[in-house]
Amino acid sequence: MTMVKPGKKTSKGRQKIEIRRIEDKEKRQVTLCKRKGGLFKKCSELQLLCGAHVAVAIFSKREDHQPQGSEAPPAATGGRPSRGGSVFAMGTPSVDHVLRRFAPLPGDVHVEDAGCVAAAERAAVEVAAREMRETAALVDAEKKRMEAIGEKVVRAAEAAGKRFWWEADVEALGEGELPEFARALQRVREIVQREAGKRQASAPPAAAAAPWHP
Amino acid sequence: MTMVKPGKKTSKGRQKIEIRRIEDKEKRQVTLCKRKGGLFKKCSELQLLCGAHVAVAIFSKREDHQPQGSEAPPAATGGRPSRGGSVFAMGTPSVDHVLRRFAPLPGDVHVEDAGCVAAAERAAVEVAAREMRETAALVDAEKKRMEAIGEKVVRAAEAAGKRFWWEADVEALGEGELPEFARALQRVREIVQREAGKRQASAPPAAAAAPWHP
DNA sequence: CACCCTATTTTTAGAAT
DNA sequence: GATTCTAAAAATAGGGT
Repeated sequence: MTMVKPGKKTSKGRQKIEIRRIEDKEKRQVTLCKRKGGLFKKCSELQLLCGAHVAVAIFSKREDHQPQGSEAPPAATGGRPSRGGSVFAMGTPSVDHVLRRFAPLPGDVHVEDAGCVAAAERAAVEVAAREMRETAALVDAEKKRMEAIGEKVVRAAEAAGKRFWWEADVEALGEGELPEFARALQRVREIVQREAGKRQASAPPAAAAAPWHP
Repeated sequence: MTMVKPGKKTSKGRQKIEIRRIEDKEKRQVTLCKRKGGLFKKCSELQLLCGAHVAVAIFSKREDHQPQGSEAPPAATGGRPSRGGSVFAMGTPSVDHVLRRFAPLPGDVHVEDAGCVAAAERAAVEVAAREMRETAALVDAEKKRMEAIGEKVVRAAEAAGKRFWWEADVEALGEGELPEFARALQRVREIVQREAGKRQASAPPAAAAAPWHP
């Protein structure tokens, strides 16, 4: 145990950092993870506080772990998708995020944060959570499923042979790509619905569409 | 000047608030404005730090605050847009945000933060900033134009007669709506491009497409 | 209405688990 | 890799201009 001396504080506290690419891959991953959570939280808060509709999508492109520095390979189209380290989110917050939020706490569901989720989605999540409480393995399966879905979206977008629409920014972006992405999203939704339906069929409703109240 | 006594602190500081709908309409608007900015900043930071692709869209629908529960009025198409409190964002961060970021500092451009913007967009912004340095009135005009664009998007989406795609969430969402929204976005982009082109025609390139490097 | 100001609340970098 | 802990950095509620 490389423990610090009792009584001695264990941290240097938050350090100031420059807002530029974090070269250390590991650190970068940790930061992404942390800030992603923070971002989702902000979004849900914004929706709750102001009643605004918020949508976020974060895609962490799978990059070949090069020691550091240049990122030569522009072989986007030709590159094999393999396992794109994709983070995917939609709604407020994302289904994935909600699931992850519920997964670690089997019995105790923090309803306070669930209010931001659409009723239907919340119902699905609660049902899922209920099952999770009984079968831990199921949690893992569900996670994997979500990851797979996210990857599928990325693959679909790549299949369009172009960058994602927001990436194109001011460049000329054909109208063709977006519908493509739309279809991918639609597919995701269908899958989610189907899964939710399966669960719902075998498990009790569990506060299906009750409006959230404090 | 209802100024406080010299030496006396002027603020109670940040107060803790519950994350629930802010009933006071005015306060709600202020909060939306503030947090929107914060959210955009977070997004751009996430992109810069972790190289992730982030897209956000915030829509504050102009709503008659109904007590609660049902949302009957489907009179979206019939409803007069007037000044729909529309917030619109795309890319990382939004064009509007970028403009607002540059506007207040005419001469001094913080390039460190500009790195997150796509090269082309950045070019447009820089050109705009250059003009701003000379004509303050132009800044105001540009802002107004951006607002108009945002409103136009909302109007277009409303014209589709449906909710926005992320709003539908788990509900059945036809594939028709999304392309509709796509078109709206496309239109926005075209407008932005056109405006940028106009400026570019009358002003020097200013680091047009140079890839950003630290 | 968009910014300033400031006291607090939140978020989170770093290190360890 | 995700999570926890600590303390410093950021964000921001309230109020003013």
